[in-house]
Amino acid sequence: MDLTGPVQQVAPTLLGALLVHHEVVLRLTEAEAYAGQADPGSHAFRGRTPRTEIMFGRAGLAYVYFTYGMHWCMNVVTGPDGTASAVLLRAGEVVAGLDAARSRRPGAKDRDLARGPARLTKALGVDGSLGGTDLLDPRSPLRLEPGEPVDPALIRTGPRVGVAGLGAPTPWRYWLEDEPTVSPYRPAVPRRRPG
DNA sequence: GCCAGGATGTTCT
DNA sequence: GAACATCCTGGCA
Repeated sequence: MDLTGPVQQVAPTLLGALLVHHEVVLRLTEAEAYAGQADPGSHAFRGRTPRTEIMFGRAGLAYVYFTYGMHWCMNVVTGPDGTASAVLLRAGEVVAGLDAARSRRPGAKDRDLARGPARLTKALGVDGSLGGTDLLDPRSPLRLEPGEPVDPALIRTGPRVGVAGLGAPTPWRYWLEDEPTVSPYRPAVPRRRPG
């Protein structure tokens, strides 16, 4: 698994990959690119701070941050080292460890267990203490592994979710078509009345 | 099904 | 002091 290329090339390759945390295994179905200091939507845009320190590190590290006072979100650092690019893991399908994931998200339907970036970390049991984990180290409790290859025709792209400003023409968000686990918060499906 | 509003605390200005 | 890469609940249809 090579994460050292430009983030927009790496992001779609994460689709179908497996994210493993102890007994829970997730097949990634949705990811979002953040292109380092050049990207106004990226946490790294304003430069290096204690919080974003990890993003400036090596490709393959986990960047985990806390937001809205109650949610954790997880990124994979990518790109040439020092570019501070990362991919936000937005959604996945739980393929192993269902019992553990269900117990962390009581009441959620299976398809909703990891449907959204904060739900994903909760279902996996990931929090800030795992920030900086080397996801490519087979000995890490939290790691990334290759999955079954996905049909490239199923990969869709679109604008980012929840990020204000700049509707740049770059495709930022990647997901697998026909996957019920993809996050529902899509501006690409604007409420619009027929006629 | 859809939409509006509140929770809650870290980070940066 | 404001913003924030979100999610859940409760209202209405």
